[in-house]
Amino acid sequence: MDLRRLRYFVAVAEARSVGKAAERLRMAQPPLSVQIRKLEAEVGAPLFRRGTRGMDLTEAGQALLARAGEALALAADGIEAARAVAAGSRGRISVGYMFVLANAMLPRLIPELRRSIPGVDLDFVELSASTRVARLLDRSVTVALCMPAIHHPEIQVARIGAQPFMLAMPARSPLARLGAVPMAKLQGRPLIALPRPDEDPASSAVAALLRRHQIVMPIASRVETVHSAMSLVLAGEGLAILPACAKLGAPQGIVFRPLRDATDSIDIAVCWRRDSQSPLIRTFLRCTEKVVSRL
Amino acid sequence: MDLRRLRYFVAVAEARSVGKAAERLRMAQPPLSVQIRKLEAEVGAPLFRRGTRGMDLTEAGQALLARAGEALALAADGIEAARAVAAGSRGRISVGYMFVLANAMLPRLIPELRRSIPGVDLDFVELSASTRVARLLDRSVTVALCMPAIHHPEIQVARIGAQPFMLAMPARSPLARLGAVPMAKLQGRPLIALPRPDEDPASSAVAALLRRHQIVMPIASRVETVHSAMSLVLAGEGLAILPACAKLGAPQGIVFRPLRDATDSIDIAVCWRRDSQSPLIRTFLRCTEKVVSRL
DNA sequence: GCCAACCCATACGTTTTCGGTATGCCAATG
DNA sequence: CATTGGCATACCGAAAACGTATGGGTTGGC
Repeated sequence: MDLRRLRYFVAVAEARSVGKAAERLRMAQPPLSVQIRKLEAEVGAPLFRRGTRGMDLTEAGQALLARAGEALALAADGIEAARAVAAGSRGRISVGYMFVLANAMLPRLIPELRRSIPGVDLDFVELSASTRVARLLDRSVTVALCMPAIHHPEIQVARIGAQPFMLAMPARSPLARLGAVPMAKLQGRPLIALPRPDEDPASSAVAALLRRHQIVMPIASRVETVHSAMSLVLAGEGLAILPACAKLGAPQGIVFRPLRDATDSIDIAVCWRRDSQSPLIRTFLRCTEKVVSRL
Repeated sequence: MDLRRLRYFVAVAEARSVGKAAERLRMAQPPLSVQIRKLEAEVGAPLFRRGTRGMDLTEAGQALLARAGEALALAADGIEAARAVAAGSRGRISVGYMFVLANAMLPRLIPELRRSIPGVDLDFVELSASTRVARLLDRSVTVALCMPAIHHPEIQVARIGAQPFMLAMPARSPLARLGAVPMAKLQGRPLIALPRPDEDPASSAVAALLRRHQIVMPIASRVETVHSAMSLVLAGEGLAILPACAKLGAPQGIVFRPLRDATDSIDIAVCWRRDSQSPLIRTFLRCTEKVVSRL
């Protein structure tokens, strides 16, 4: 059963004539006649009544025509859909993001994406620091919004911005009276830290900052997420050194202050599989850059 | 865009491997590989990611796969539907009937048909004597239940039974006291006649009956339908000579009596276009014969 | 009533396309 | 480093499709 035969069949049925259909199909009449007879042989029954003034569908032919038209349309639509997906005007993009960035970026990024790629399904999933590489590699997310960037041979990175570190503390803390906190004031104070540097690069950036200023902060707790860190800060367990954008998700009672003398910052990056050829990634990148530039 | 290519594509996508798919398709691996690449060239984008451990659909490939499967199923279903219609296990049969026969036959015929051809849509249309030939010729009805039969070179007839003529009269008529009415008693009485013999053969059968017995009945009215004839009989306008089965549709107050000495009868027939090759006609014929035999 | 026109079917040669076999290339594996 | 597994390429024979030429049946006009 060949799609060409079905196309010919539909043409003949619509033209009610082999000759007319052949003309419209830009082919000679005899081969078309042959193809129709072959289709009838395949079905095992006549599909047309041959009259002296053309051809007319039999009941069996009418039954076939209904389905054949749909099948042709579906096949054509399938090809078209594949082209559209390849061109980036349709499809799905699954965006992984880290929780810290959610409040700062998503409210602006989502409408921007919907405007740029209206035919594309968007899918947002929160990523933990420990699984984001795996989620990219197994393609369960197309791109990841990371802070800091991922380093992996299979993963490509585009830096789209940076965030300075700030000090998070309870509002009632004496340090909160200062406009900016000198690094020296941190000496000896308890620190709420993120996971070990070998698991989370953000942590090692903080460690490097402290080391360079020769500050030692005893680690009061290690927590998984920025969220948890802020809860412990609020409880008075210690201070946290976090990217500035974490402020947007902070609960009441937490204040953020810049660190004087500390120019360190942490990169915001878009990461994706090197072999992912989705054209949507480029568009996604443009959108994130636009959003970050107005942060 | 060829249906074979889509079938190959689906096979490869499901097997996630050209080699495995080729095995299942009972063909060699290289030509299958070629067909896949041709499909990709047609789409203009890769449909698979080639890994060292097989093939994996790209997003564009996934978009195509969804439609391709449906298109294949629809095409196969179309062929199957055409076969079923040709075999008479599916389809539609449009049955024309004359009103006189409706009460006598349809209540038994319809359930019989539904049992015999459960997958077939039934469609019943009442035919007037004047249009039934045209309705058969333009195929707006597949078969017609006629009384009497149609004579036309394009139309085939199967006689399935006959109905004796009976006399219809008001219940209060003196003739109603007789068990059977001798023909002689009709002499000179007013007759409610059906359309002129050149338009309705039933009428000419009645005329022949009267002529043979040398009875003259003045025509009180000519009416189009048996229904109307009985109304006028009830109103006392005259008598009517009708097929026995008309009794079943008669209103209260009309009685039917056999005509003594009159062995005339009128045929009940199934009629259809000679070139109509629907296998349902044969089944329909069997059902009507069964019903008529128990009339 | 014959001839022309119309339309579908058949025949045959040519061309395109498809499938099979042999083989190459690449990566992963031991 | 050799072997294995898997896809891609090259080439050849076979099958299918297309075009041209032609036949046959019916309609409609002169």
